[in-house]
Formats: sequence, structure tokens, C-alpha cells
Amino acid sequence: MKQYEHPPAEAFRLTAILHALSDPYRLSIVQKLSVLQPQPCAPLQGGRPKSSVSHHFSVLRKAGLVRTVVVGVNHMNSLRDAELEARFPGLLKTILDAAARSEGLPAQD
Amino acid sequence: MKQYEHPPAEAFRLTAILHALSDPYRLSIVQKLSVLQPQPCAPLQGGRPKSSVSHHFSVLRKAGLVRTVVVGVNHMNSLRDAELEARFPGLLKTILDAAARSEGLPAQD
DNA sequence: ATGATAGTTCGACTATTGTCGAACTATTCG
DNA sequence: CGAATAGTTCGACAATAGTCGAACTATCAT
Repeated sequence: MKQYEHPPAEAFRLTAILHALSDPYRLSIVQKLSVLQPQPCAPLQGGRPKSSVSHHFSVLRKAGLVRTVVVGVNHMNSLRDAELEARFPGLLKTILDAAARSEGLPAQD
Repeated sequence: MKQYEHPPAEAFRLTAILHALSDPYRLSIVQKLSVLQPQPCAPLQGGRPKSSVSHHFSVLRKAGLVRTVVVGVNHMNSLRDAELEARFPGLLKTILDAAARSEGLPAQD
């Protein structure tokens, strides 16, 4: 059962994390994973072709945000939240809170 | 005295903020401003040509991170920290803490 | 006015990123 | 085994972003 490479927590680079989360689609993946974990890629596709989805998951993995484990035919994704919290305390939660807040008011004053 | 356009706080987009901070040079500008505010562009140049510096300040302004006020011959930059805090509580501080932490350990274990 | 200083704008170029179809790999099921 | 499913990799292309010199603008000092 072939698995993925994930950078060790010491190798996380803040700028890579911020870049990974600066894409709206990737941010939405992380938001959804924060609600339900783990999930395979399929329910997170959002209408995109598989090759695009795969690319975005690769960016998330390389930044250290997501861990992907092959379980049978599915690739189960989860957030590396504990490691992230240890390395950059409060970062993920604060960004997710900000993201939630952004969504509340996209249309009104 | 000609001044700059700055987006209102309601127009801040999280992804634009994350993107702005995902560039190491721009992140370093924000870090330096967080220590000493306001500052003109010159001391923050970091060896880059003026046109590049100007470009990066423009990105920071458009994201809502920096406010630039023309004072005589200098363009004084400061963080829009209060507005940012109101819109995205804890975000700037958490990222700056993470950035400070990143710098502590670029070489050791 | 002239010159000096601080920074912007423009335009060209390069590099990085995102998109997507097609072919490929791994696993399960029949 | 062969077919189906889930996702990756490759390669081409488009779009976005960063870099930098040169010309420009605004302000201050003389």
C-alpha cells in the first residue's frame, strides 16, 4: 500500500502555509476538513477536474497542512492540526475563524 | 498633498491578506512595521530596487495590511492593525508570532 | 526656478501558479 | 483475470505574480 511523503513539522514554512491557504479553493478544503475529518478527495472536488483537485491537495500536503493516508481505494485526508498547533500556535484556528467570518458577510454592507 | 487609496475594512479579503503575507519580503516588512511604526519605505528596502519595493507596498496596501500617508517627502507606512483586529481578530498577531517563531529555528535541530 | 530626495508608474521580461485532458497506478470487486 | 473506482502524473497552455530599469511626480530646500 503506497503512501505519501509528508514534510516533518520542523520543516513547515510559514510562507508556504500562508500561500497554500491564500487560494480560495484550498482554503475551502481546509475548512471542510476542519468540520469533518478525515475525508477522501471526492466529496471535496467542488466541480473541478480530478487533476486540479490532485494538484491542490499536493500543495496542501507539501505545506504540511494536510496528511493523506491511503486506505483501500480511498485517499483519506486530515488536517495536521496538532503538529501545526505545536509549531505555530493558534495559527490554523485563527485563520479558520477569519475564514468563517469572511463568509458571513460577502453580500451585505 | 496627494494621498493613497486604501480599501475600507469591510472590503478586506482573507485570501488577499494571506497572499500578501505569503511573500517573505512582504512578511518581513510587516514584521518590521510591527516593531516600529510608522516608517517610510527607504529603511525597509532590503537591497531591492525602488520599483520592486513600491510594488510590494502596493500589494500590502491593496490587501489592507498597510496604510501609507504622504508626509512631506516621505511616505509613512503603518499597519492597519486596529482595523485588521476588528475584522479578523487575532490574525495579524498570530501570524507575526508564527513568523517570529520561524526565525528562531532556521538552522538548528 | 533648479536640484535633490522619496517613491510611483510603465513596460518588458521571467518565473511561478493554476487548469485540464489524457494516460497511468493502485486497490477492490466480480 | 478484467472491470470499476479513486486519485496521480504528465505535458501543454493560460493567467498571475515578481523583478527591474527608465521615465515620471510630488515635495522640500536653496
